[in-house]
Amino acid sequence: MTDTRTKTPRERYRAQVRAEIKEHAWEQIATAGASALSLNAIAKRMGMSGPALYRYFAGRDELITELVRDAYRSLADTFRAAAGAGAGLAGPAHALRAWALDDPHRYFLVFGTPVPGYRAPDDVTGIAAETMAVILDACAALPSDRPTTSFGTHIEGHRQWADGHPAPPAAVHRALTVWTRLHGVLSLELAGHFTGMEFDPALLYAAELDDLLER
Amino acid sequence: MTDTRTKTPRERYRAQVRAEIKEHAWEQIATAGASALSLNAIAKRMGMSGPALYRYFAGRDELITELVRDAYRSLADTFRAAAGAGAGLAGPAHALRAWALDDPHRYFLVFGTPVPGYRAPDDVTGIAAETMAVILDACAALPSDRPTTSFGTHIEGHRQWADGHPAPPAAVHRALTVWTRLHGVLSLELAGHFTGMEFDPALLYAAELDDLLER
DNA sequence: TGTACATCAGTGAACGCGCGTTCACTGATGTAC
DNA sequence: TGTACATCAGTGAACGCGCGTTCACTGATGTAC
Repeated sequence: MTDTRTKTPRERYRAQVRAEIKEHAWEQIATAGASALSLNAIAKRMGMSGPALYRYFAGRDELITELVRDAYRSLADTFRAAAGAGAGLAGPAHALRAWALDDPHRYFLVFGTPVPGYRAPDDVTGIAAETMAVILDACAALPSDRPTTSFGTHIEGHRQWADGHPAPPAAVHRALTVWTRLHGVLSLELAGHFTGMEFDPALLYAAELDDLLER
Repeated sequence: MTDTRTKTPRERYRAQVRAEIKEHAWEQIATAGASALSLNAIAKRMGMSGPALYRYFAGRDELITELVRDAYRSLADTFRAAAGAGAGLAGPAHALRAWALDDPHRYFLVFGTPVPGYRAPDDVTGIAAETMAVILDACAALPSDRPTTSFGTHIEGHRQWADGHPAPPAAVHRALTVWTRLHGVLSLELAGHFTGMEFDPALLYAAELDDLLER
């Protein structure tokens, strides 16, 4: 958190109202999804007029970008904290599920259907890389005597994006697999595709994690 | 396909215009996503007035429902055909990827972020069950000497949704895993989360499939 | 401490837009005798 | 084969709505001397 004591009262007030706007935006997203996000509706709920919000955000797009950034930031922080707790890969994995269940719409804002025409700014992809780095670290730390897979040899020649990480190809492959498998369970669960089936999605998630930890 | 010769010319015309409306709807979805689907815009592109569409659909919701139904139907047919070709689980798996890449927005309409407030009609969930049945069949046909997993024992008591299928618990578990893992790779790929990484998503998909077929 | 000025949050009116949907209607197509 | 009628596709006007965004403005808060 930035030091608020170095800010003038006006700056502090600005930051506070900005935060309040974002909170209302999240509430609205949680209710009606990201595509229904409306500046006027937020303003009305805050007891302000619509144009007032333009003092705080250049427009709707900037607000959404800010929300996406915050979501990624929140995930990266959660990941880092979970990894620091020392439970290996299981830590971030369980943290991911908790983070997703805590606010499904936030999860979908990041990992769901892409908004047509919207491109995330560059710094956001940087934060995304942070989360990947946490998984990579955890995978590199796992003991592994599996032979390098055929995808592993492919990734060896296409891993500039993971440069700076000393992870061997098998670990890079495993990191990608962690990501896709956990996301696969989570996104289908959150989208309601398991409703009507009586099993517990948490156990399916746990089973996938076990399989990933095996060996 | 239904026999068009039993229809009157008027009925044939109706069916044709309905189909044309849907085609334009798909084009619009492919361009701007499902949330941007607009009856007026479709009508304009067809050279008709907006209200004319109400001769063919009760409203926007009915049109979307129809599109969702068609998408599921198309997937189920694709699956069944692929399964009939006799390549085992690999058939439907590759068919799924081809189907998804063929029209990513159709894939997201079915498996993407749920539209808030929208609930698919019952017959659609029935078609979804058809696709699951294809996977179940393929998994049951796989030779398996794996011990029943702990999730397998859990699913044994929660598999009413898969009743009518003689698949053993391990096969049911595997079927769910097939679904979540393939979806995990596909949805991240289609949402653009692999852009910037240079590896070939097709190979990652193939690696996941290999892992599922192993044993 | 008091005064003059600059900064800035917030308002209300307005613009132009596209949306879904209804309604009364015209005109063409099909049907029955 | 011709005429009277019913069906139905499609139109244009209208309703009410909410959206993002701009603009000129008021009034309060902070700053400089």
